[in-house]
Amino acid sequence: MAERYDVQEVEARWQRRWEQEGTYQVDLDDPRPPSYVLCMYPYPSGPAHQGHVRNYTFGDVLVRYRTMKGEAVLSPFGFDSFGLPAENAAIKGGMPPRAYTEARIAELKRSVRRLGAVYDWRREIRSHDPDYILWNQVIFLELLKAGLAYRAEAPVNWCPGCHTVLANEQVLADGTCERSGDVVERRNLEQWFLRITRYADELVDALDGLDWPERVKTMQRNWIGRSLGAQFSLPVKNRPELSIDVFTTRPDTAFGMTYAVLAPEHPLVETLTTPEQRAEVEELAARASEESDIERLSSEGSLDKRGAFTGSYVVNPFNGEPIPVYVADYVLIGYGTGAIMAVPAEDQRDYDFAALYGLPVVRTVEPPEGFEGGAYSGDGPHINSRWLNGLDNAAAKAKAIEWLTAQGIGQATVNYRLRDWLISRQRYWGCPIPVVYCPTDGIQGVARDDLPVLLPEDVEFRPTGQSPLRFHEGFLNATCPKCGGPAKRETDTMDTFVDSSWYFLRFANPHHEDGPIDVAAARQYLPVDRYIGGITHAILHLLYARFYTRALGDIGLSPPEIREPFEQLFCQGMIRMDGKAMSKSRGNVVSPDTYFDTVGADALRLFHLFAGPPVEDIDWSEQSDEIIEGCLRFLGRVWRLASGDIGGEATSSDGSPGAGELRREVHRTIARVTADIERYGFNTAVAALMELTNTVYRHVHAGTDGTIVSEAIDTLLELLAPFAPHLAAEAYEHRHGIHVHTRPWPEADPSELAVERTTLVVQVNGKLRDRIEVDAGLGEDEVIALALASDKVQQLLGDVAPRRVVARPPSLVNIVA
RNA sequence: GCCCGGAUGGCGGAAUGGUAGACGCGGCGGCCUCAAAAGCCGCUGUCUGAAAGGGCGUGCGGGUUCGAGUCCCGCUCCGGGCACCA
Repeated sequence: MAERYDVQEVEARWQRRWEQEGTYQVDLDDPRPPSYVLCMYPYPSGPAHQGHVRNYTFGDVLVRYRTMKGEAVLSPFGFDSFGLPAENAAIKGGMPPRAYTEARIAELKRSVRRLGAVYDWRREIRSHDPDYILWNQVIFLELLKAGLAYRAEAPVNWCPGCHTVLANEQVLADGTCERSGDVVERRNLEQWFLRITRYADELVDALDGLDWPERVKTMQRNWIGRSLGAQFSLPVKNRPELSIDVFTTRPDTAFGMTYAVLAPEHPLVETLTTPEQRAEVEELAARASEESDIERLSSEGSLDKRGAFTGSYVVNPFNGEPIPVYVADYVLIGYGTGAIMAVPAEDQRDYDFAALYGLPVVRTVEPPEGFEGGAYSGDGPHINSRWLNGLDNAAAKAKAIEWLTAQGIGQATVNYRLRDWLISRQRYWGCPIPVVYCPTDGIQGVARDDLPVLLPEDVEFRPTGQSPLRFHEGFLNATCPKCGGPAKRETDTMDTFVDSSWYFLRFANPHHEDGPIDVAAARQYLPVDRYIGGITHAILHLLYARFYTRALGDIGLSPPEIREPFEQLFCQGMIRMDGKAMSKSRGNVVSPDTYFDTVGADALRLFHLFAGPPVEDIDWSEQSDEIIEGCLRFLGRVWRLASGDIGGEATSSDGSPGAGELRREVHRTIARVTADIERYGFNTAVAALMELTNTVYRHVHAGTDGTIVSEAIDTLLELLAPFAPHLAAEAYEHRHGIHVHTRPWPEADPSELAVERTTLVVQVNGKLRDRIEVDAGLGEDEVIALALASDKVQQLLGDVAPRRVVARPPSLVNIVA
């Protein structure tokens, strides 16, 4: 059997077998306990890159491990196949989007198969398939019925590069498009929104219970940005019919309010600006509207010329004092009420503004002794605040809100940074929004029988960037489902994040015909036990999916008790090269296919598993190829062991001294590898397997009992099966004619884990001075006696009696002299 | 500015408060071979020493402890997130 290992032949053969034998197919009547391991479904951009390989290798280890553990592991795969690149390719004169996308899917699928990652391909989902479009549209119409989808005019983000509007989540902090890098413009447009804000509280509260990386949870918390405060009105002086509503998180500081500020876009600006101030205010408003978000949001630069007095005054209801009303661009129309009470003493922005415009500063919270600087936003006793004096921040806040409520001028209010999710995209290659506009009946959802609304294929892509749907007569002209008269079809398509917000629910039964989600199947497999993907989706996809899961449950399309889609989330580190992310545009990709053709999938998998902790980023360097060679060398060592190529002269029999030691090492490795897999410690799991391999080699050379060696090799192959599945399967089949991936996961025998002999470390004053091989069962007195008797200790101590001896039997004694 | 994460040999990295550097890469040496490759075996933190041994050593400075890479306080540097959100 000591034959050469033909990587290409063996890997291809096992990949076929796993699929043909349905090793990783699960069904609804599967008697094994269900579990669900999922990697984020990819946008198909061609053959897999190293990031995919890393992702799918991690997922595959878990799928194979849990299968050997006896679970029915749902392991589906799909493609997030709508999206801009396909359409851009068409505009550049390439293939039509469908053909282009399907060609990319075929390429990606091929490399995923060559990686040896196993999926139940019967469940494949592609978001551009008519079936998926149908259910996407059904869901949309149900959301519309439930009031969770609506159309409204709002200031939106327009990306000139992508020729479409974007969700807030798709605009980076510097005001550029996350996809194209263009500076995003603000436009007032009528668009479709999903009411994610209705779930804001639940989305933020439920984060606490999730087994997710803390930083992802923090990012979501920040994004939702819940703040608790109060809203109340400031009556305009001498104009009893007018008042300004303001939102504040610090109603306790209201006695220090020395002016009020309106956002330049605030509707009352026009009314409140006096003729003398008009020119100045209008100039400011004009400049603010022209400025990009980058400039507008920048905290850099002076506040000079960024504010203007309206000429009007409002009355501070707390003390009856009149205060001036300003307009300033640092107040945003989209947050709170678009107007604020300004308290310079306790808010740094207000302080800076006040300093510039010569406005008074009245402290209402006593700063601590020696406090220097402008605004003090910390806690402290209230001053200059009449009936709030002496109270701390929290008590004063509660009392202020109570007073506002009693006066009937305000109440406690919660504000969120989170906005509703804008899903309209002015692009072709996406799921059509299934509504028509009727001159008599207005917005009408397309009738169920007319779904799905599919994309016409006889379209012309224009370099203007305008969606071809807008010029396609056959698509545009529809009939109103209510009156039967002519109507115009919606030409916008959905954000592709809509597609990815529920695919994991569909996977439970992707062929279900009575609705988007098979409720019973979803109950069986969801939530996803292990969700694996990149940190890049920390907000976008992962927040939308949490929202959708809840919304679908609440409108009766999915099990309402499933609130969270992903019980545990694991975010793998990125692969970098020269400090930058590997990407096609940077031209620094190292194609996995090259490795499949040479060293094989197992060696590349091992590299990704072994190179470092899965959460950390890894650098692809010159050393990477050498490490891959090392992984290949390790696989060769295992293969030669398993095929009986080395040693072989099993000299001693059962009683050989090495046998017990080897067996203990095997069980120790079982325990280590199992624990490491559970905590995503794949790098140390592989290291443990390498150690065991080295140990077995030593025992073979030492002539340890062949039966024990053989057992050790079998266990080694079983433990290796999730990591290097092809080689493990091939070797195991050669030895036993059994498919290793159908074997139960080995269990560590606790009695084998108990060691008999151990090394007693002897320290003097905390420094290592001697090591003594001892019986592991020794007690405190015995190890101390041994330690004190040590020659080295005797020499060091001389005549001095130890002042203290600390013993941790059986492994350590520290003598304090 | 605020909030996280990190810093360990030539390199990637291991280490429930208890032998720092597992495992691997690279390097050095040996065996095998006509030779090479492959393979197998061994050495490899640093200084000192012929050796035995000893000194030093986990970004920097303090502290807690019998004992600190690990815990606490104060810094430096790197990476990431948030940042006019009232």
